[in-house]
Amino acid sequence: MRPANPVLSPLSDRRDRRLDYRDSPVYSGREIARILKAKMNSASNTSSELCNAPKRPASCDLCSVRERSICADLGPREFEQIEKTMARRAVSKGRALMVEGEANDNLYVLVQGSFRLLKHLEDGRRQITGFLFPGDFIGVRPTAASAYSAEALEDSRVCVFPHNFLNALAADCPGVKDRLIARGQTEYHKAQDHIVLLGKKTAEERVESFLHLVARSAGAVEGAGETPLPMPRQDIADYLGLRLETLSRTLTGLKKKGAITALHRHSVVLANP
Amino acid sequence: MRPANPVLSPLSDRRDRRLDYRDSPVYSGREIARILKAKMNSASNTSSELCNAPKRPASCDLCSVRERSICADLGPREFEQIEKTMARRAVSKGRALMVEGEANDNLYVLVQGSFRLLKHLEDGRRQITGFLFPGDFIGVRPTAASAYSAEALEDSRVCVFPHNFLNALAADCPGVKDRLIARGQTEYHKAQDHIVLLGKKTAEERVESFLHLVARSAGAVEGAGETPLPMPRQDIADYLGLRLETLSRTLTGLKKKGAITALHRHSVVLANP
DNA sequence: CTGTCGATTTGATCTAAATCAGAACGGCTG
DNA sequence: CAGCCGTTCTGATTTAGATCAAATCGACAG
Repeated sequence: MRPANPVLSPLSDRRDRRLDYRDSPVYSGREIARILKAKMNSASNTSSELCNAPKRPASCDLCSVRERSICADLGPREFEQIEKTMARRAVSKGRALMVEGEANDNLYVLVQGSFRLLKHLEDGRRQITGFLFPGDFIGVRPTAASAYSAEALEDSRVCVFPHNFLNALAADCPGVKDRLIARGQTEYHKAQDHIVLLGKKTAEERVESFLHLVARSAGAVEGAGETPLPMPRQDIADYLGLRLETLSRTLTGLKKKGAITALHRHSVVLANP
Repeated sequence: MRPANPVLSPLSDRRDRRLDYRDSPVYSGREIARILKAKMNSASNTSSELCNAPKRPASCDLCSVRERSICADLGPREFEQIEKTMARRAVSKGRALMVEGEANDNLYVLVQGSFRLLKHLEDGRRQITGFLFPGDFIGVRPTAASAYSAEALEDSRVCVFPHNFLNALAADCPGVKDRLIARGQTEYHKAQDHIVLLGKKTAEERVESFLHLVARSAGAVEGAGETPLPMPRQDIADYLGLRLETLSRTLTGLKKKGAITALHRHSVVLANP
């Protein structure tokens, strides 16, 4: 069942992933914090530095995830502060917002798109520990060495909140911290469900649980019965603790059984959603 | 690998577990909160009601887990409040402090002993999602339906903090909430390590990881190289996603290999701790 | 000290999923 | 639209761990 001689991921794989992050302008928490600070000091400034800064939306009023975010708890005064200092950032497919072992000082709220969370074993085996969809948080706590990486599955957008800013905000608005506690618990509960899945369920049960989970998390946005699958099969397999081939076989099995109505590379239609 | 026809736990099992909790004076969060409230109102009162209330230690000064608990963040004034209203509670072996699906309004801090956290699938399969040792928290958030159960592995002692009391405290002392956030993250990270263990490790790797985890969590207290194993083998197997027989074989295998120096029912000595 | 009963270990066999190998698909480029 | 390459699917075989069965161990009552 488990590999006797675990296969190392080819070196090229690891180097590529690394480059992907190193060359990217995306992962720059400290940078963002610095720019935001400058922004806070000199209100509506348009220096060249700010031109390179992440775009700030004219208003959060239309934000699709506002009521699921920390923003939901803020009074009008705090919200004004947020609107002035908050920044949106685009993260293109494959880029990392957070890398295992590196520092992170920001809270990100996923506004659009999706991410995978993953951890590596020393020998290169990788485990996906979760998928994120709009409304989910990344980096609930500042840390000197993140326990996992967060990588975009598709071109995505996040809101950036430096933690020192959130701390200042929390003084006036205690609801912010309650929301962070609550979110932490939600993540913990999801992780526990994942543990039950990996510890006790059969391959078929795992795949069905996964599909329904995605349908609930991501499908809520979609109208029709079609559930998006932004991640490749290998990621699903690494989430479910299965081999690619087993996942594929199980998916076709479910289709034959009728539990899956339609199966495409980046979407499924479930019979009983 | 997974059971084709998952074995149902015999009805008696489930009823017994149930009774264990129903008949017990232990699980009574609301009760405790009510008594504590009365206590807060009429300072040093010795009514018959209070005689049945959990014992309050003369002082927390000697508490072995004080610096790991929420108490660590409190100023002298807040700490005085805590000392007046806080309660210790004994939980005897096998009793539940929290039951999957039931409400919980208290934060418990484990002072002495150990607990298992577990979740059930509808058909009776159970998964242990974690073990708790002195200094660990139970019930970081109040909830109407707990996601898991917490059961004592041996006669244990906890401190009880009703959440409404903690909220009041947090107004003066913001560190309390930070500590809850931090603790939530710690639990989440442990859960992620558990996910990697279940998703990617072989039986032998799982057992070794588990033993070292316990050595770090519980063994810190112990002097010698002997690591306590307060839980039965079945619980370890249910934590590791293995069958009892596989766990047993793997343990004897590790002993033959020399990774385990001595193996008893309720303790091990590791070769390289 | 002996009998009992649950917990643990050991042995023999089976199987779900892993592994190895290759074919089919789909998106993209020239 | 032909060719290429990475992704996904299918088939054949192997194996780690599950399952079934039975022997020890060890704590405790009498």
